[in-house]
Amino acid sequence: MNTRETPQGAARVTMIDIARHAGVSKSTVSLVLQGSPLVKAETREKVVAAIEALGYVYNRGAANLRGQRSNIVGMVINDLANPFFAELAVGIERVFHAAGYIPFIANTIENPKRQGEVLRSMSEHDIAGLIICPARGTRPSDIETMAQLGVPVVLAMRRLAGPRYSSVTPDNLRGARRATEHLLALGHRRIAFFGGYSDMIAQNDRCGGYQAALVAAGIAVDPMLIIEGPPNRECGQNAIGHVLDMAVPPTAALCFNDVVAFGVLTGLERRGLAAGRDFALVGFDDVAEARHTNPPLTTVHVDTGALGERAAHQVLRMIHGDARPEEFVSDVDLVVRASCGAATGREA
Amino acid sequence: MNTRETPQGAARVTMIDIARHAGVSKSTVSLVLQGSPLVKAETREKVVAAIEALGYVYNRGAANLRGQRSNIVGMVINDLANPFFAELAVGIERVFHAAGYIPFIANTIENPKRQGEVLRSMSEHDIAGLIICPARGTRPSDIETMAQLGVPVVLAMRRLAGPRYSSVTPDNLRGARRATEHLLALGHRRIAFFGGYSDMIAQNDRCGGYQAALVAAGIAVDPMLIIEGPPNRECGQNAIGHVLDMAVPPTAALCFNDVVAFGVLTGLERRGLAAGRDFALVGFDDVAEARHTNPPLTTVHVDTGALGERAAHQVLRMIHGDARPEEFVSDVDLVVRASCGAATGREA
DNA sequence: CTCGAAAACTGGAACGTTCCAAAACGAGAT
DNA sequence: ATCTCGTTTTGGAACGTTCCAGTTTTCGAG
Repeated sequence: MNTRETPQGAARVTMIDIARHAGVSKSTVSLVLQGSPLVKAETREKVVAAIEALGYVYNRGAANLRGQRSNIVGMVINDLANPFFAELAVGIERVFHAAGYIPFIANTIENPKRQGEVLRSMSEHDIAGLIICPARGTRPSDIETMAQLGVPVVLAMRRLAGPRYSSVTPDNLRGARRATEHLLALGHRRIAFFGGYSDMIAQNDRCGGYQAALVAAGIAVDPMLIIEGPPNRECGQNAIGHVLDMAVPPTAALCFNDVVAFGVLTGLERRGLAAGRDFALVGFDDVAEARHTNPPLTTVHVDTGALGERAAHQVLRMIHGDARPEEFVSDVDLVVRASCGAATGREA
Repeated sequence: MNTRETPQGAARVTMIDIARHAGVSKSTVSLVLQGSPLVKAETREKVVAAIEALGYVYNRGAANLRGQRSNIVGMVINDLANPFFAELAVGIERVFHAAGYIPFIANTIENPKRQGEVLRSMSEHDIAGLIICPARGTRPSDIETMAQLGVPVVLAMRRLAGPRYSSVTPDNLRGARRATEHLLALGHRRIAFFGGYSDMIAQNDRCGGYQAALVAAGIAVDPMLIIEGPPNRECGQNAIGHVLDMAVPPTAALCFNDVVAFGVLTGLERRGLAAGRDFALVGFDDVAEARHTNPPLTTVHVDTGALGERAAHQVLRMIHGDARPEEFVSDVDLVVRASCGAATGREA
């Protein structure tokens, strides 16, 4: 069972071995490893040479046990297969790596039970901080457990009702509002909203922005046009099929995110329809693939990588003792491509 | 500096505290935690109750230190922003989670130096196993260091010259060959190959399959038509621009992967050309987005998630003592969509 | 009852570090 | 030489577990 031995059967080499080999005490070796200025250059060199010679590898588990500090952080993502979250993870990992931290990763696939398991596992490993995109159905108490343990927590992409946690989110409300206004300006009057669930704050914000734009334009919100569902391709495909079968179908839709919009694209295609020509479609997130779809997707651009970096910086700040929570909301832009029909000059 | 204290300032609760509270010895608590059958049901209940009451959280670092076994594994990916590798990571994480292991993640962005850093960091944490998609320029010795330490290693997607390691790869050669044969059957005679570097084994295999098909059809391989570059969008965009400026441009191309093909799509579009109509394009990997591009991408389907799962199972097997390396090659299929022109009935 | 074996429990050493208090060293000052 | 004081170095206790070698308890058989 993975008894830490080299194939040669030699036991792990420890600081004690280094000390012996260099003719100093283990304390001195420790000092050298920590880059302490208390040790004489000459001694340091001897130690470094011994480390080199014996192929020593530092045991952070032991150090952490005694020193009560860890360089492990947790990264809990609700859907890593969604390119949006992958980009987020990349941003997070980038700054953690630069700061000397190493992240655990867990993909909860929107499953609170699974999320609970990984959170427990991570706390057993004494993580120094945590970035989490909470799965749908996460209760604040699930997160609170972590905070109680003294682990700095930053929520990414999804805030949570209840206690004030640090968070990092795009400006969902404004983005959705702008996108909807764009469709309105294009002459659409029956506009649908696809994807997400009303118990997710992000969906609330995006759907709220959509509704606000409608109301501001004097258009009543039609609940029949708000189709909830998981934020994935399938949902988009089902939703478009559903609304097109209505007596008075919508002529446009804003999607909860790009992935849902990709599903809509497929659904339209199946019916021989094309976005931009027969139906105006707008996504949200602007993942890298959005510009390559057929037709290219009009969507709300989110600077995902930067958002991830921001989240990591926030955790780092909290690890270094600054406990103040910070709710960061990043600005967003509508990027107009062909799927909304604007590029083709279509007006109604 | 992250002194593990709750906001209330209470120190961490340990097995000793549980023991005291339950009126047993710490050894008994340990036994309970390990689910040992040696402890009486009644005692077990008392201990469990104490754990519940005091909010104890197990310290795996300490357990690992003494027990010489860890449930941490490493996952080193060369480009997590590529949906293909994200899907791979998802598959890996899925089986590790199910097996009770928790993965570190690192994104090396094809940088061997960075890769070296994360490998060191992971070994300092005493990982039980490692799955790595080696960055370009990885020397076998970089990996060998891990193996020397007794860490089971599985290479994913990219094999390595030298010692026999376990690996998991799609059948690159056959996939590329089939894709090329398809283009040949469509009447193309000047077919380019875009992306990847000849010092990457995966590129060798894919490009090799492409060349084999050409040769079998009695067509000489034109080195001018093999454009190397990083496996990203930019490379595809540059490559297509480059070949279209040739005196006798190719009429088709096989790309090292889908992401390169996405770049080609953009490049064609910029010139007012369309894949499938003006140029036949085939990708490799069949990432989820391939079916939504404009036009949908003909590509070689790889069962990425399953490949990731396989890799994880292999590490698990090795962790459990079976040291035999296994080189797994998964079968692939060409999936014909519109970008190769086959759907439009085009013949030359 | 007593005995012996099986079942249930336990104390202490060990894992590889860090950290503290204190020891050793060295160089000026007396 | 001796004393001081700053610089280096050091031994040993801790960190929270596991595991071993016992020890105590339980219980059925004699």
